[in-house]
Amino acid sequence: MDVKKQATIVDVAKKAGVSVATVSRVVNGNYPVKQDTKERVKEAISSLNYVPNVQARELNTRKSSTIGVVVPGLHNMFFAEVIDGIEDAVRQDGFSFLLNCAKNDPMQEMNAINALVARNVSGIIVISPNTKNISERFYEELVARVPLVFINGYHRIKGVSYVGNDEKLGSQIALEYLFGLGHKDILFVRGANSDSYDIKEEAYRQFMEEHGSLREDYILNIGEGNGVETVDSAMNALQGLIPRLKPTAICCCNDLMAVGALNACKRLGLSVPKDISIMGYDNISLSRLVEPKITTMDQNMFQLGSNAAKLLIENIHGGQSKRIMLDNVLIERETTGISM
Amino acid sequence: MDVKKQATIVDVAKKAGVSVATVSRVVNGNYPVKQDTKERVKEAISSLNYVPNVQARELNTRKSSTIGVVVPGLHNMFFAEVIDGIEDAVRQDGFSFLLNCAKNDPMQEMNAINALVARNVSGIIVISPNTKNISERFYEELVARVPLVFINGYHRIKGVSYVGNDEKLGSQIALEYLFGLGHKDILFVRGANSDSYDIKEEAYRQFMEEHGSLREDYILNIGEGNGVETVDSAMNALQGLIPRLKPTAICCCNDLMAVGALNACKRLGLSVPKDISIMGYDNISLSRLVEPKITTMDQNMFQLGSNAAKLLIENIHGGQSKRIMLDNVLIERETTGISM
DNA sequence: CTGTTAGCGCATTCAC
DNA sequence: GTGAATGCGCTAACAG
Repeated sequence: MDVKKQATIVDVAKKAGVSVATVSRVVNGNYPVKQDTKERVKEAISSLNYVPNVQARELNTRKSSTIGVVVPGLHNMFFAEVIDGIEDAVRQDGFSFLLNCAKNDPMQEMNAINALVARNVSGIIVISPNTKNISERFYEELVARVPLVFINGYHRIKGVSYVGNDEKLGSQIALEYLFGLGHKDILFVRGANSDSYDIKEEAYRQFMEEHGSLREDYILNIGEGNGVETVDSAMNALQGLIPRLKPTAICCCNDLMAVGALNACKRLGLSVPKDISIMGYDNISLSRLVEPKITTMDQNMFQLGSNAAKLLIENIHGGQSKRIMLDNVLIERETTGISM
Repeated sequence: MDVKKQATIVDVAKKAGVSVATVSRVVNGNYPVKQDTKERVKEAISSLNYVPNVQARELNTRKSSTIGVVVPGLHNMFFAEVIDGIEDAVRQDGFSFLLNCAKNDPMQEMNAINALVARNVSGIIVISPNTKNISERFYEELVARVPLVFINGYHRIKGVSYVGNDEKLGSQIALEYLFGLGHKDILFVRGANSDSYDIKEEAYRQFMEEHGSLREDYILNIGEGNGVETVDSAMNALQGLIPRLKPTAICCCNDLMAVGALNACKRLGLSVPKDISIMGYDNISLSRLVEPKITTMDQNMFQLGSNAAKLLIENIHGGQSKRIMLDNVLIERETTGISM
């Protein structure tokens, strides 16, 4: 674990023939230093290849410019895109971030968070599809010592900030769009174990009920919905279901499921969108890589990440906790069409 | 940037009525402590919610348990999967990692690396598709102060470790496989600006030459090859080229291009693999999400990442630098078939 | 077994 | 403008 010997501020001071305080001043540029000595110091710095030790600095300023990010994993491009957004915002403010994967395991999530606290991060962003699995107590104590931002979390803990999507509204928009196209027999595909699916199902039920088209057997739960295997499990389930139920449209809780639906249709010899329409949710890059490209609701994951980061930094600087709700917009592409 | 006040080792010592040294001992478990006092200390720790300050600890042990990872970005699932592998290995050894995206910009890459050094990371993993853009001097000086591992880098700097794939051999295997299927008119699709493509093209040329089938116009360079837009640019280029050249197979430098080829074929009304075979490279998850699933060469990106991390940790512990070459294996799926 | 003490590298008073 | 001295939280000798 040893790091090779590096020049310290003392070495620089010695070489430049000044005190460490002066070196510190030119490095931080927060106090006046005579032009002449400033240059001598700078010379010494570059000749010694001196890099200030951030740990030491942060130790005695009791500040930290690194934040922690906890995600379930990266296999799913959803999280990767969110992280991209975080990275972007974070860097603009001179912060760095430690990334931890919790593998959808509450235990590991808590461990990761504790490790982050020990590392003295000045804030933490958590993306956890099912935050209900961890006691609120844990988070309450946590937020008492370090600012916390949840992305797409569904509980309410005081002091914790949230960035999320209005998935209920988004679902309604999707459904209205499908209805406007003449679809009445709309299959609903969801996964298990994420609050997000519950919200969407509720929106679906409500909407279909209002339009007198709710049928229990049109609601399909395919289990785990966040991995690459989701595509195949959606496909398999749908391959049997579609011929039996003959829906004119399929409304999926995410794009992975939509791709599965698309593949099922291909195998069944159904033409999309001529014979059947498919609607996704999220707008992960996959949705525009398949052929035909999937119509979906854009969650703008990059925004999700960058908003969370900005919010966290605001909190770190003493800002109030708050919640940001992003609106999802419909991205009309090639998998939806008028119902025959 | 302020972090909320936390209990320090002094608070714990006071509360437990012992010295800080004793607290340190029970925390680290490296020296014997009487069972009785140990418990008193532990009680104090949990009642104060004490978490040892890693920065302080690492400052005076001159060790660091965080490493730095620099990638071009995460949009491409390739990097996401590699990072997954890194995360896994790194955590097993109790390390954490700071992630930085360099956005394919050498300037940003150097900045990111400097920030990492300042943070006192004990090692750095760099994934950079075209490391030639940064002067070797930079890396030479870098590796003199902190262990360095390159993933899929193509230069040779002494002291730097490498983990890479035998892409030359992999390409040969792919080509041989296609040849074995009876294909002689094999289009080669590559991108710009990455050493990887050069290696593969060389393998292609050599192989085709040996088999008397090399045609200059069968080599297609579609430009940027690492973003999601790659799929469309490959598709567009191929849509015009395929009818003119009438290849029986397309060998792509990565799966993104292969998906583009697949989409082009769909638009041209060509059936894959009946009319034309398509071969990818990398085995990113996308390759098995599309329909039909793409035959490809597995780079095993997870392995790439975890090997790099293990190697880095070995180096950190004083091990020699070395290079690891992973073999790529053929994953036969649904886009390749016998040539008519 | 346990307490005391001296730094780790740096920023920051307070004098000069 | 600049230097000397103090302490951030912790570990590692060194004594007892």
